[in-house]
Amino acid sequence: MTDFPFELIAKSGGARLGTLSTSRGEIRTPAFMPVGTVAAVKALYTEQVADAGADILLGNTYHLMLRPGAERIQRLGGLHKFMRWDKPILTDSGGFQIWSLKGLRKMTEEGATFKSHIDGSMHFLSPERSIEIQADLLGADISMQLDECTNFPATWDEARSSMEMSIRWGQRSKEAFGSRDTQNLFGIVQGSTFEDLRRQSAEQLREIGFGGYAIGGLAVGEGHERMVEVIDFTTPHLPTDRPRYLMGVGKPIDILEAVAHGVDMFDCVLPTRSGRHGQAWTWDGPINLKNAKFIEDDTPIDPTSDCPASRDYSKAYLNHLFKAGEYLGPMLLSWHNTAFFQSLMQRIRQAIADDEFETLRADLKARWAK
RNA sequence: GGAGGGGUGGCCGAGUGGUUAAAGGCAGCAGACUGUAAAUCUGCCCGCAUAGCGUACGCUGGUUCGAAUCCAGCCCCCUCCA
Repeated sequence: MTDFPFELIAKSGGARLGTLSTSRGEIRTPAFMPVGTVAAVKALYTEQVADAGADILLGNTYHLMLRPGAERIQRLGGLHKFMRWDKPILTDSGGFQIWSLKGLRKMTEEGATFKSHIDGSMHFLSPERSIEIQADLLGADISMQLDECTNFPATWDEARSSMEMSIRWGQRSKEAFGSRDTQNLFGIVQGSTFEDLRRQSAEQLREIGFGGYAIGGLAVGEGHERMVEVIDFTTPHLPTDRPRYLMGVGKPIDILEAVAHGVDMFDCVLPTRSGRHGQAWTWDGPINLKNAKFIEDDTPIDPTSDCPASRDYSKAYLNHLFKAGEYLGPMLLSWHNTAFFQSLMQRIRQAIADDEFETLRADLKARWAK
């Protein structure tokens, strides 16, 4: 496997500023990747996502293999062309669905058998098939190994056997992926909240050798403090010259703390999901535009933003759109939140470049504290 | 004028003697959301000093141990006939 060049430009405290170069463009890190599970970042045009500053998007193996079908996407020219996004795409392997669709799936060493949540049909996903879908059929720039997102809480024994299977699946994923010039494969560290298991997982993944190392199995109920603690004792065991990706995270405060511990990449449904539900993330923390206090609030969410949704629409109007059940409400707030998360990453990057990350961290933590 | 139907909590609408402070929906108020089975879900939603008390199913009176539910009178609304 030929790794994408990853240049570390600066450090500030534990935070890292870098650039991950792919054949479809550079990814500035720390990076936040908007989630486009079913080949769509919900409620947004790809142009809006790109204009907000996103360098890379997520797609999902499980969802796309069911609908419209991975082979179909390949026939239609691959995922980038299909969804009109020519920058990099990272696809999740389906590992998260092994966790979240517990009642609809059966696990064996060979892989996971899913009962489609759409029509009840049966589908099999092995590490090899996941790689075939991601890399060959969808054409992902970065594929993720199939893993098992360990449930929380888990006993040490449960966490160990789960983590060890993810390692074996990581090995199989690597073999299936083979050597590719313009695509890359990331491994996923598991081990729940156990330090020794996280270390073993990281070390074994390093031995297999991946283009990047994800930390999985977090933000599944352990809480912010515990999560940061796990990140703190996991990142030291990851190679410094490869990007670290904290999967599925998170809230701005989570991202800030993870960056402080040397994490380079993030993804989360929060900007779009909470946007659809009336919640806007701001420099002063989250606000709920459905609240009655905004009924006659004529101010925008953020007059200094470059994003029209943040700058040009009053809270009163957004409140009205949500109360009236208009599509425009979720669209505008998803847009604002996506832009806000990208602005957050931009501020973080700038602060690292200026070696002022700890100042930014303290400032934002103070603003977001309760 | 005659015949029939109906008046339930902000609205719609169940409910025909006790387990009914009254189903359900809407509106309202608030909360949650972290590799998306989520344009979703949860809680509150008559008042108060809230494991209790008070008030409440058009109005008044009656039957009954007990009434939104049964009876009488009255008021109002709708449909049809004149």
